Amino acid sequence: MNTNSAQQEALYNIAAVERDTGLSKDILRVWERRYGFPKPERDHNDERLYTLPQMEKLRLLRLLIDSGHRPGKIVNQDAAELSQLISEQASEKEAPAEIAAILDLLVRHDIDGFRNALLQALMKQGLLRFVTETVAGLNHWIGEAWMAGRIAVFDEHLYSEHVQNILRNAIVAQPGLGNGPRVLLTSLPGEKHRIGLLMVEAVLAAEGANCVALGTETPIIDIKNAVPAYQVDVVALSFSSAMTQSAALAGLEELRGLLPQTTEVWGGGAALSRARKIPQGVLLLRSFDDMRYALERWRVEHARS
Amino acid sequence: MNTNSAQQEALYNIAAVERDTGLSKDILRVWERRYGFPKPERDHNDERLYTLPQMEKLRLLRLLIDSGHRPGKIVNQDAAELSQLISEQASEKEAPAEIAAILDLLVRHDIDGFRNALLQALMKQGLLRFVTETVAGLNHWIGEAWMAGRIAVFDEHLYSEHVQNILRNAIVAQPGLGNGPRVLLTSLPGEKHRIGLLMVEAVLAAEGANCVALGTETPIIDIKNAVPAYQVDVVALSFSSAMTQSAALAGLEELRGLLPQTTEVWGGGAALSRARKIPQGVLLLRSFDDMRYALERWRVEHARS
DNA sequence: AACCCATTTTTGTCCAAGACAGAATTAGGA
DNA sequence: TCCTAATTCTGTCTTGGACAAAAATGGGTT
Repeated sequence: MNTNSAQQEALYNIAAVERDTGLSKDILRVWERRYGFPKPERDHNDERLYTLPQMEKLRLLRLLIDSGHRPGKIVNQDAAELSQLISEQASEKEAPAEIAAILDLLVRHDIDGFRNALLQALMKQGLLRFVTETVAGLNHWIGEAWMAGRIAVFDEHLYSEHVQNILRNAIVAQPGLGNGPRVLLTSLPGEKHRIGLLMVEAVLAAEGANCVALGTETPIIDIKNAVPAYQVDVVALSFSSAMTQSAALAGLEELRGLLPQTTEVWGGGAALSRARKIPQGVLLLRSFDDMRYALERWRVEHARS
Repeated sequence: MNTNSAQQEALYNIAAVERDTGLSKDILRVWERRYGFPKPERDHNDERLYTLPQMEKLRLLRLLIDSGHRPGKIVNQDAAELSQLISEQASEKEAPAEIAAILDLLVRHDIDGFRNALLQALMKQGLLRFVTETVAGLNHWIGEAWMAGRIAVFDEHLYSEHVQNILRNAIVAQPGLGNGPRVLLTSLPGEKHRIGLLMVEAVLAAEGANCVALGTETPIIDIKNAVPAYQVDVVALSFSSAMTQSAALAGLEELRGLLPQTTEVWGGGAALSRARKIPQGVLLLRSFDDMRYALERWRVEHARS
């Protein structure tokens, strides 16, 4: 790591920037060539050294591009203008009171209070509503709070850990009905978002499906091998906005080609929310309700046996 | 994705190979240049198209390199010779009976049986012994079984998920004593091994420490920012063998420099097990017992208040 | 205006071949 | 046997060019 802590002024090499911004080295280099930004310093060996402000601006750019802006039009705007654009994006609305209250505990670093608030919400709402309302809402509003600079990276880490604890706990406690399909649940390499996966698992468990969770980033070939081993009826994949739509569709298509026709393939998540052409034989789930309908349909179709 | 499903013969572009083997595009290209393998086909636009056997061999290579072999010496051996090397790696010993029994359930894909066996071990041994004996043993023997080809990638994924579920559940259920230090627990970017982190958290919880877990891969600057926010006494970092010793030591030293002297820094894990020179002001924990002594020492030193 | 198709622009990914620093190995000496 | 110095190995970074897929634009037609 190229950090110059003596001067309090950190410099990051291209690999660190790729890791922290999610923009590939190729993109960083080609933007520099085409648009003149980011124009990093160079070390004695002519290798790029990015400054912290450049990284911060790159993060803003990533955010805006993910939500529809074109790189060429915004790369050369300064940080203030970008923040302006982001705040235009950010909904004017305030978070609902229940969400705002929980968020406030997180911002204040009141760990126990935060955990208890989550647990109370779970008790009050039940697993299904807790996931689709409270957790989904928190995910969204934490994103907004992050954009506004009101939440730190470590707060997000803490949030992620506690939600994992609570969801895993609740999933295990769910009674297995046993009349649903056996669903293999995972994500493809590159997709690290665990909360989304756990939310899906919670909903599936609450609806009586029999879940086989493999965590994140299972290579496609290993998913294929797992299907006969665990005698799976459905393979469900989750894609967050961290993954591009084309990568998600390509992965789904490849997997579909490897699996027997009797195994269903379901895909969902932010990366697919705007997808139009879905590979044949893949079921696109745009919402948790879609998933519940898909489960219901599966039950009806397999009721004869 | 470049899949030619009509001929049953799939071809993968370089991005797909990077994703599925974990070998970067740069590595794939430079191996081809230097060693002549892998020498993929080319599409109409001269872009690389790898075959499935090439991918499989690349995976074997990755395995061997991760466990100490040098690329230049093994890249040009054929798949049979590589498998031979892999089986030589595996130790001759058998796993202890308790471990072997649990492992057998995993190999047979008996998910419920596997889970129940873990739970029973936890009940019988208590959290502390469960972690230091059963989980530590399973980690080791699953590694061996994987090298011997007796366990698949997806089995490991499933193992990881279930152990996470059980440990997180048990940690939460642990009564908070409140007379121990507040310990911030995480790993540095690049270190993804979650089980090790949870094992540490379990032991800390069982010994009455007050744990603030941030999950894996927290950037150093964010660890520094979290220390005052959560009023932490100790920062504990976990390093698996996936990380090099030098990277681990460099990270510890950088962090030590950023934190106030009143905050202790502890480090442990496989990457540090052979370390000699430890950065000043960092406590090296070579075992779980070391950690318990460190906790005890902290309690004594802070008993006056 | 709303819809559809063709053309143009934008944008991400891939390529080659060279360079170099840090890690790993070997050689040499105490 | 241990430690240090020289050498080899290996991963990552470099440039500038190329191209295809995606997105935007232009121009008709309904």
